[in-house]
Amino acid sequence: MTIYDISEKAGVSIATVSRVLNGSGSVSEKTKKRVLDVINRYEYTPNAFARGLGLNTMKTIGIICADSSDLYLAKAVYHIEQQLRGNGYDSILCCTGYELEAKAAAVGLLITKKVDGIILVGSNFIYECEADNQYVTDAASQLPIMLLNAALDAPNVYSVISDDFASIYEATLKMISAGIPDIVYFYNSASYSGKKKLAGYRAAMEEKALSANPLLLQFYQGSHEDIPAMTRHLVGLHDSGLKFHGVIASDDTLALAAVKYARLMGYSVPEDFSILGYNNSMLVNCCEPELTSIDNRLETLCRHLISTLMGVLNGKEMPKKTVFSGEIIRRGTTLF
Amino acid sequence: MTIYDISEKAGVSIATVSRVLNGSGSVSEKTKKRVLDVINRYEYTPNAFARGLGLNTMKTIGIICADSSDLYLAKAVYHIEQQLRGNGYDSILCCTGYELEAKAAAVGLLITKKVDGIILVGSNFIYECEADNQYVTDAASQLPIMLLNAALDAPNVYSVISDDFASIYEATLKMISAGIPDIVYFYNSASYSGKKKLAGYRAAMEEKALSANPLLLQFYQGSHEDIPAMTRHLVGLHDSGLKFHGVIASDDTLALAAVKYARLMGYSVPEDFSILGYNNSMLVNCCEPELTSIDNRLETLCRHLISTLMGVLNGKEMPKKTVFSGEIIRRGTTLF
DNA sequence: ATAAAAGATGAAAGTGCTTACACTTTCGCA
DNA sequence: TGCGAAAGTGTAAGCACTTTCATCTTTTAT
Repeated sequence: MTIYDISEKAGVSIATVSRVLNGSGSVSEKTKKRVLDVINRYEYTPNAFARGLGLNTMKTIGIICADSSDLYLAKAVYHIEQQLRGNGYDSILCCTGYELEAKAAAVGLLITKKVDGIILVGSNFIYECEADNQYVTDAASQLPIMLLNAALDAPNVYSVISDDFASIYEATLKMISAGIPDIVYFYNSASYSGKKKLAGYRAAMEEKALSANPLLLQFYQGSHEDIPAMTRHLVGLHDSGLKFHGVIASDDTLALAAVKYARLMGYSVPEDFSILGYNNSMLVNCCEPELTSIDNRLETLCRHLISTLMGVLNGKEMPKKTVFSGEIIRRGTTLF
Repeated sequence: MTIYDISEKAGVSIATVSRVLNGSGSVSEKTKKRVLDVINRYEYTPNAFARGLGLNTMKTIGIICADSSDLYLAKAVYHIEQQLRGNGYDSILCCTGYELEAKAAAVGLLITKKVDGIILVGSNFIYECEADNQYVTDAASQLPIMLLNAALDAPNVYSVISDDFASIYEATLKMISAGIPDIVYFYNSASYSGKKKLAGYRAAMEEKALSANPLLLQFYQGSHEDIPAMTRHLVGLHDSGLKFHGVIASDDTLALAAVKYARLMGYSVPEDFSILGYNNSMLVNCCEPELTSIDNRLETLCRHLISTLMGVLNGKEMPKKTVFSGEIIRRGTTLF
């Protein structure tokens, strides 16, 4: 069943059928109804490929993320997908792992597939080295590139990010004010957001003339399988003489390890040991006491990201970079 | 840059270019190299829409799931996406929520988009009422439908499922043998897999002449936000006189609530209180002691699902239904 | 050496839609 | 009552590929 069949049965030209299909041009009510009747009777739907050929778009956006089964990334993908669908777009998902080359390859693949735009879901190991951003810049010459939780100043690339620096900075100050001694920052990677978090922690500690102590967990690569190993890591540090009573974690998984650690050490939380998570994920409910965590308002970020993208696709001028501040969701592991 | 440009620059016809592009027909080594050189020099990639029009496929599979941010579904989506990519297919993701109508609508949308097949990721509230399966059967007349963790006997629909009945049946028997009294089954929905789990529990209890006690958590709808509420629910039951020392949970989230409950009640786990989770998700590491859980080998299921789909797409005869057995991963919340 | 089979190539006809352009009809207003 | 504008409709030219079929060139077998 093609547009020709419909036009024939309705006694009009294919142009007219196309017009009623797209609501373009002008068609009299009478013929519109006649065509619509035929379309409904035969349950005709236009061929998406042909339409794509003609319009040079299939209303599809590519989403690239390292691992859609990661707690945080999964949420991001979910919200993005919802927003896109609400705007009449579909999404092609590409899970690339954390290798930069794989991301670049995925971008190429999506361009070949003729998507209308690409969303890179960040907060990973990407965007560290300026040179490596080349593939993003290149791609941006063909279609708009949206960066979630990553930033890059280049034509046709738009960033929306959470203000991780400010969130951690504020939180650290609060923990210091609460009188917790020896606050450490427990993190796993020097990702874009990881760097900003670290900087926030450092700034707060320095402001109060305290020595910063960032604890880097080397082996942990964004996967969350290994809370026991993380806990052992902390215990190991403890055994080698490092003592601390406050943990600012770069994500909830690490914070959970800290909770376990505190229990093992016999500290009482939050009285003599405070723990702050990040992401406000479902993990906050998975420990005793429940985890205080920073919510970076992912849904808001995604909503903004998509509305920006829609604007760009409609040829509007849009802000190149938007920053949203997070908030501390207080639960049982902190005094603030 | 089109195929015409390439053909011109290479001094051949477009048919020949098309042949080297697709490896179809036969082309002499010499001209093949010449064409390839031109293609590389100009970084030409064929237009996906035109190709789609000609081939009537764009090598894309639709994935429908209720909520890609759900722990289990996210993993499923991830594995499916990986497998598809490995086979040269892309995936369009549709998150529909748990409403049946939304699923049906998504199926229609994907068909309109001309995907080559649709994967319905199940274990939800779907497939309960025979009548409601109509949309699946209808869709199957147009393209192959793959069901993960759901089953339906109809032409052109293929199911791969985990043997939830057997897993729970075996586990319940083991818990009974371990001497745990008053074993309850803690679950949240009468989904396809939920029903089979319940049946497995019932069968084991009856076999040992024990009275089954399924605890249905009404408000919980597949979201995992509310572990505290689940815990309160158990405490409420306790306060109204219900005592038990073994929990078979229909997923890890519920099991986690049971762990919290056991701690609140002062039971020592696993000596006088046993808890068995389901899915072997990351949550197993999030409690003390760590959770024994049933692994239903999701990756294997997905792998098999995709290889079946690939077979179907290549016109091969494929098994309509495959069942995989799960296994108990023993950790700290059970004696077995 | 030669017929037949196999291999290489191109012309042209799809594939199903959009849309610019031209044409006809209708309408409002002078 | 006529005329210009606006509305309605059709023709035909894309859009960028695949593929059949016919033609020509090699190879192979006899």
